[in-house]
Amino acid sequence: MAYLYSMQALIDYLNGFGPVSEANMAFLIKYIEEKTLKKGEHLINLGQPVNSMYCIEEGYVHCFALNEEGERLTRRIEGPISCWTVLESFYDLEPSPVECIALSPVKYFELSRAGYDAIKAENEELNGLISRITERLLSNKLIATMKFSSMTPEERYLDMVENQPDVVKVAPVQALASFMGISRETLHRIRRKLITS
Amino acid sequence: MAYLYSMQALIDYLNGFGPVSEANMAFLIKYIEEKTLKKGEHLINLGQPVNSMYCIEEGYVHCFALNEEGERLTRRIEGPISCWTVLESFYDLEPSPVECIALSPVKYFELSRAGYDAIKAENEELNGLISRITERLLSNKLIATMKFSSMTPEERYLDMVENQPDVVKVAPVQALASFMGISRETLHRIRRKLITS
DNA sequence: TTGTTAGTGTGTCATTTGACACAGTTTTTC
DNA sequence: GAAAAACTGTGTCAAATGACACACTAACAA
Repeated sequence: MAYLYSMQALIDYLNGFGPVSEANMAFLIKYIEEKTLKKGEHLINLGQPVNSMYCIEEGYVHCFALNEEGERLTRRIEGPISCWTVLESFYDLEPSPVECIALSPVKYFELSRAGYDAIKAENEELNGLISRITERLLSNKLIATMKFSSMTPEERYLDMVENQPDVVKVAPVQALASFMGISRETLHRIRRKLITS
Repeated sequence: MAYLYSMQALIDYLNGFGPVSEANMAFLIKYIEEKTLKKGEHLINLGQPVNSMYCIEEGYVHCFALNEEGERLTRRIEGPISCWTVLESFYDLEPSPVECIALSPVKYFELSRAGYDAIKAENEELNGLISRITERLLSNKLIATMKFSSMTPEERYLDMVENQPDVVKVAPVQALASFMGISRETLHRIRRKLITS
């Protein structure tokens, strides 16, 4: 079966989680929509429930909460290609504590909760696939987060340069610093030190 | 069906994740062993693969990695009653990067990987239960970890006093400080400040 | 274009934190 | 029960960090 080139990238990504029959993959794909955002547009609005999972195909989005002073606390900066959602909202049907804005023109895939449930209910193979994907993504994120939290700011920066060089390049300094849990001045000091040394 | 009083606590805990027939619960229970540790004994040894999930029934265990200087970096302090394992090792069949020692006499439940797989394979209801438990525990831990990492040391301490008062009481100061990502001196300063103010 | 806004680079200074030192206490071991 | 080991409380000091200030640049809208 032939798909859009872009859809093929998603299929390859999903196949990486284990074998799926062509028929099942075709069933799954039916529930996935391809959408776009212009720079600055919202993917997720603060206070609204998040009823979808997302997979960025092109471009980057910035997810952040706001503290009492209205400053942006970066939760994630997402680019190609990984599935994610706002856990607290998706699992508990709660209003989203974060908003999410396109940092650049974005193409993305969206799977609604209805689609997610339909795929899980369709048959054993698809249910297993969804479970494996969910568990794998959650555990990877958890392992990465715990590792991250045990590192110094400089180690965190070097880790990001190593593992997410594109994010380091495209993200605004303020957003990147907030994501790393430090002030933008400290991020600047780290960069200065690494350049001169 | 009647179980040991202690086993009943586990059953109640598992039932909290959704409805399970008595027959299925009985099937599940068959794979769970109840074991004990004396204070100071290892539950998990460094470098050995972790092939079980655990659920502490009584007492506390201390899980930690060692840094280059041989200092203990606390990963978790577990008490009653929640399921957990060493993710990196259990999912990827890798040697455990952490060891785990009883802080006090411990009673715990153990589910081997073979049992875990057998339960998932038995039928739809049990497979769904295991998936729900896994996803719920992973996402809760992830949400807690991300929340934790965005807090100041003092906020982290107050959060622990609020949500895990027993852990704050029983854990050695060094282990607790390491878990919070600060030095034991800083933890001491926080406590002193909170007492006097 | 021009003005406005948001974002960035960089210096100073106060605060927080970690590293170290050492005495006192508790726990373990023989 | 005595010695050893591990842990805890607390002080000093240096290093790291955040807060603030301000000039400079880039992005955007009228």
